[in-house]
Amino acid sequence: MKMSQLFSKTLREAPAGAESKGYEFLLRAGFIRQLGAGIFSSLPLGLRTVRKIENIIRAEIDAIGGQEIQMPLVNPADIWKETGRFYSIDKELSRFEDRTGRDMVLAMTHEEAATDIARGEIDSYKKLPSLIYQIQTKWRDDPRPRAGLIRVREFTMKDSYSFDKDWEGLEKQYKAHYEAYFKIFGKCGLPVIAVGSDSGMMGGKVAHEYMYLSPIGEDSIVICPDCGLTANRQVATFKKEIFSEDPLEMEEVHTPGTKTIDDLATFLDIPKSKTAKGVFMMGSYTNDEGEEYEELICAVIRGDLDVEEAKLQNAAKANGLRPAHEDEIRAQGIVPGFGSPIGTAVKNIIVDDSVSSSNNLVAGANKEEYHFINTNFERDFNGTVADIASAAEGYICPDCGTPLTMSKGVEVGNIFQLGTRYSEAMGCSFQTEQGKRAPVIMGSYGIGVGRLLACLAEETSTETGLQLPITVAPYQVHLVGLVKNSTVPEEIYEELQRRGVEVLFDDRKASPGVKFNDADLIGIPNRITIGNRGLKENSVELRVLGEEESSMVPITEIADRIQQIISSQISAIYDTMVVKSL
RNA sequence: CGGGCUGUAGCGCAGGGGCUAGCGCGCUUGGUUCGGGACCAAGAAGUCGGCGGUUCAAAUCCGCCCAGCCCGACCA
Repeated sequence: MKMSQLFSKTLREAPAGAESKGYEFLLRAGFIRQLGAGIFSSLPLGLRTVRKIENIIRAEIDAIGGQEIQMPLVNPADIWKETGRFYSIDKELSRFEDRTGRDMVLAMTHEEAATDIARGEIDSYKKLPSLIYQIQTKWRDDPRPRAGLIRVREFTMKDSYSFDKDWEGLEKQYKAHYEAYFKIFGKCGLPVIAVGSDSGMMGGKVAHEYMYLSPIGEDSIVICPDCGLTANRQVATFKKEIFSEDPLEMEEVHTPGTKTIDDLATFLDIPKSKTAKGVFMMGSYTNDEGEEYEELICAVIRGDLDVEEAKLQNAAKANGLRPAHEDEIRAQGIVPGFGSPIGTAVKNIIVDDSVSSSNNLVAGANKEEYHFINTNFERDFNGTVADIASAAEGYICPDCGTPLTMSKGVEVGNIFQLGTRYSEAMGCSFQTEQGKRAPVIMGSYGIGVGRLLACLAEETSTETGLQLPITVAPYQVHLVGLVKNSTVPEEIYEELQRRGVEVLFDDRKASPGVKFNDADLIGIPNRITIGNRGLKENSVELRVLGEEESSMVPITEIADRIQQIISSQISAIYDTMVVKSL
């Protein structure tokens, strides 16, 4: 590609609002342009990179038996009604009516569409296992897009769907993805870790997320520095100290001005772990008619811990949670600040196991300025016991007892064992060897392509610009021509192209400074500079980005040299790739 | 959805009731320069986010709306 013909231009200054380095350079180098909040166009350089990422993904998913298909972005709402997600997912799922008034949705993921295809195509165990995937646009109307390409509304995603006749089969496909994902991220040059995760709106049991650890991330990751346990904070467990003792008689005590646990503990001169706090949320639910309703949830947790909302939502089997308003709390006979489930009308009570395994805790008396001391689970109040506590820095690893550390991460991929959640809801079954019908066992596996690019830009950028790895960089060589009245640059360009090397040739009539700065900004891994100095000795300058020194190479050897370098750069990435297995 | 900020040329910004709306970069033409964002000269380019109001007069004041960014709620 000749830069004089390149569609995009580089920007000297960062557009307003480009907060992170990676995002700024993607804009300035002309990879992407913004069209609206969370909506981006890919320009030629950006699209070339995206295509390379996609092809790496294709190769690895093909290698584990995937067959590429394409499903539509617009789905009839019917299939989303079949699984109930039409009702349970909030405004993030965009709905509209077609001209005849039929409900339609813009697909934010494709479990429904994939299951619909599968129920048509898979009729026998002989067709299983099978794996389909696509690389396609998704629309999720995120309430708050931000951080450039990290959190967008329209994005490209690779999503695969596995179908099996039994759980062993699912397990196998799941493991295959687990490894394939490490290869994909490894070949792209992005360091990631796999963490145990919440299955969220996907349903299902086992799930992992692939996290790029970075301060720009919005997910909190719990890491055990000793045994290597990793988990999203949404599901991370930890060892809770247990304080059990003989139950004592419950008593009401006057506790003026103690609306918070800190105040209460100070006032009574007890540790926070001797208190139980009530956290009140409104959970949204769907009834059998598909109508939404809300119900107050009272979460009870020991005063020294905090509630993890994702865990609470799962334990309460709610579609969503929001903090309850004061009047909603009072309507159940609870007094905010002095609240607990004791003596109230609340039915939906979730009790953290820290509370059920402790005794004689101080809890709200639902009366202004009063608390009960010596409250005990089961004797004084009841509820569903679950782990709803949020892990934090320094908490104890449940596996090895080491203090945990926390890190921020960006989720670039995820894998879910769905089981029969969709196949049962949509009647996707097959005939077994015994001649019976059984629901297909499913898995779903996603990678955010644009987000992966954004993370790569973040990870590899230098002070002066991008520096994407050779495997995904838009071009392999940047040829900078500084000489006039010489056919050498054009000849080298043509020779490299003839050999299949991907070259960006700066043939513009611009000053050397402009060309070098643009080359730095775009950051193609190898740079050949043709200047008068070298030309006198029939050589050109070769610079490999990331290396200190550049070298002079005879014109006759440059094509061979560059091909060697490119292949060694690719093998260096492949060789250092860390692939983990489940 | 709550709070804050911003919308003026392609990009970054200044201007803040009155006369022809400016600056830097970028862009066009001509010339010089030619290994780290060169210089000279001449140009092109604006519904001042939109609608309405106040006024003799609005980019400027007022109201409503829209869009984008940041923080939070939210989120695969």
